[in-house]
Amino acid sequence: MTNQAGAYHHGDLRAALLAEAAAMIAEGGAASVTMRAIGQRLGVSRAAPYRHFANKTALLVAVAAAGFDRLKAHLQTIDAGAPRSSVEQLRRMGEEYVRFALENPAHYRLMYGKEALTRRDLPELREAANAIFEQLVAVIQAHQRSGGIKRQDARAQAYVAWSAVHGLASLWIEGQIQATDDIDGLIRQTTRTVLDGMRVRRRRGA
Amino acid sequence: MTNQAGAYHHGDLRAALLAEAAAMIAEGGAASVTMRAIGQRLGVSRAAPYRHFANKTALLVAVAAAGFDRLKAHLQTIDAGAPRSSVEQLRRMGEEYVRFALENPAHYRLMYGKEALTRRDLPELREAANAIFEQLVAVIQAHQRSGGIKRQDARAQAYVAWSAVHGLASLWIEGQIQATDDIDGLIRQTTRTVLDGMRVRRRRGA
DNA sequence: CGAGCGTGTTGACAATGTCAACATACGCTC
DNA sequence: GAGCGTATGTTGACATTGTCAACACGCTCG
Repeated sequence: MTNQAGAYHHGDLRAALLAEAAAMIAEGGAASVTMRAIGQRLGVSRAAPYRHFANKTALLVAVAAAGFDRLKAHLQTIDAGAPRSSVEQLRRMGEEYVRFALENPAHYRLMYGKEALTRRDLPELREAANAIFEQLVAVIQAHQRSGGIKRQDARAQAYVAWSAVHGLASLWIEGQIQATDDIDGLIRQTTRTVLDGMRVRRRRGA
Repeated sequence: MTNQAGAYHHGDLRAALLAEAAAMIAEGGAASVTMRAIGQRLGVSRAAPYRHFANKTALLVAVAAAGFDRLKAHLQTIDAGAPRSSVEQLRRMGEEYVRFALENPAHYRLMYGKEALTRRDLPELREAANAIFEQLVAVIQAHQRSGGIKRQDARAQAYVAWSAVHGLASLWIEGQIQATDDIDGLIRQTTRTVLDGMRVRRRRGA
């Protein structure tokens, strides 16, 4: 029942499948992942993966869920290492969110593209995404208390912020944003604009 | 060479294919579109579509492009029928954008999900999307002149706005937004927040 | 040592995209 | 109106792929 070092051929096939699938996705997109190919690359037969995942969708869902976990961890490092008082923290989180997506385009696409994963509900995925969302909600609530952000429904505000960064990431990944444009500047402007819209106005409340 | 009324079996198969594919997408998602099924539904053989589209991807791209055209037309009606002076026009455009997406979820997903369409460049699609984008840029520029919106790079601002509405639509379509939430309110809040962030501040410029 | 289960393997099948060879019909020229 | 050529369809065939069933192997437990 090894699981440690000498995984592979015999050993921890399940983990190897996840890793290999992720690698293939990074290389050639989710479409390039075929049960046969993944088996071949790992030196097992085409049906071997079925001992660990009910079907291809299940495998991809697991890979996507792992992506959400990575993203969550990535964001948590920001959450920890920033001045809790300033809204700048929130901005940085948004920035890092987009950066993660741009660095793992195919994986990010898989995480959100239920189309490739049957249009079923996929509670596993929703839950993984939700964990990140709740984290965002918490940060927003903190800034509401400290007075940097309007005191409205924090969940709604979180959806707005999430929409902005997710939308930017998606548009970029799908090639809708001209490559010549300055993506870093665009990321900053996006996070800033949304935060400005969420900020408490000093004079004239709306 | 008919093209008018008595289209079908013989007649305007190309148009029939586009319509049928769109219908199938609306019913069962893009995944449910198969060359054989579409042929069957139209009473032609499986290979018939290949006389009009090089391959399945080409067909889907054409359907997606048609979707962009519909969306553009939809937005133009708003563009025309609103008070040009108020930023409210811009907000309404954003709202209608999201609404279109929510009303045509599978189609919208196809329009932006290049994954389903090979990860090739798809210039046809980019162009179609671009037409809408340029329209948005123009409206933003108009409001910059009238003083409602910060005078910055209008394209960048357009990307920010587009990101927000596209992100919201995507998250909703992919089921990431709890169905219990008030989507209409969320749409309003999203468009408002972003516009607030783009607006000229009366006192204290940032 | 033998039973049993976890893990892999091979064979087979159905669905699908796509091509090649073949059929047909409609428009245009004479 | 006859003949021909191109546009449009049809059928047969094949490769790829997901997936299942039947079978094989090997390690653990008694």
